[in-house]
Amino acid sequence: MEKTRNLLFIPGPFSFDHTFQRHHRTTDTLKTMVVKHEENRFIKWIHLGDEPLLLDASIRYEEDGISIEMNKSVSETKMEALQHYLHRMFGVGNSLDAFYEHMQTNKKLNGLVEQFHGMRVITNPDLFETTVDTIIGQQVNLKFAATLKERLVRLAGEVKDYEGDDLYLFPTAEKVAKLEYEELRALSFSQRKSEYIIDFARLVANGEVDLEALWAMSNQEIIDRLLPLRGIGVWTIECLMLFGLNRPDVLPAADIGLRNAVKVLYGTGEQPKTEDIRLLAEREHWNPWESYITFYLWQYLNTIGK
DNA sequence: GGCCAGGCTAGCA
DNA sequence: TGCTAGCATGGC
Repeated sequence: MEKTRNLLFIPGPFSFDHTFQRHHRTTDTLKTMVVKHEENRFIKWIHLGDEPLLLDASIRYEEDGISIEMNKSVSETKMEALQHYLHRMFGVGNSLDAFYEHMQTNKKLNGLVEQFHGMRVITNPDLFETTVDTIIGQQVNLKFAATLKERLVRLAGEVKDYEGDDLYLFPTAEKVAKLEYEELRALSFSQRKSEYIIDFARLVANGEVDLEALWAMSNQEIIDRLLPLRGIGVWTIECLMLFGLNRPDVLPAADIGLRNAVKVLYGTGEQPKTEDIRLLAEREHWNPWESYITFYLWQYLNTIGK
């Protein structure tokens, strides 16, 4: 397999295992991506321009950072778009060095920073998928959410075998827009959730919602733009900014996972309320790294098996 | 069987 | 503006 060229350089510390260990909301039988830890390699199908592309890339450790390189040749015309995609996926603008420096004075959280040293936040820059994924995850447990997502993908997306694993390609907004509510109802989606997802897909497909434009907006502008849409609340937008847009400074204060993590790590006894999380973040000066702190806390929760 | 799950809306004061 | 019942279903 011929390696073409470096696609991207990312300065700062990096841990492949910690970065790629994060729990993805897919089932055992349907994978977001195949991760080969022994090769520092990851493989996933992505929408790039008009047609799907198999992203098969490896991380190479450099003296002062990492570089990402493709394991199969990519046409010149796709190269720029691919770099753009990876830039977004890895949140290259977020400096891990700056984050760690910011955390030095926080004794409680600095332990997590050391435990998961080198964990970058990688996201899914396909904002339609990220949004729908998040809507599916509203108010249901992660396992059931993963089951629902798999059913949607098998209904409207594509499943491609990759060396024995099922890798999927999430349906485009255009495809979901053509579904009827009853089709999702039949897959155990609630009536409301079916409406939220299909209606959102129709807005994206007909151009009323321009997801690409979100990248250039401030956090507040994004909230103002999306909150009026039915089925999209503050938590969902925060998840979009966390899991899609790779914003470093989002605090999902109402999130049940974050509240549980704080409960365990800080030993607060009972589950802290949304307002408690806000006060804590303010007192400890989490800004402008609320997202990163949240991901480290989620990771902490995963490792202790909650 | 009962409570909870990485919430949101509509309706009411 | 702020509160809350109701939603709907699976996991444990």
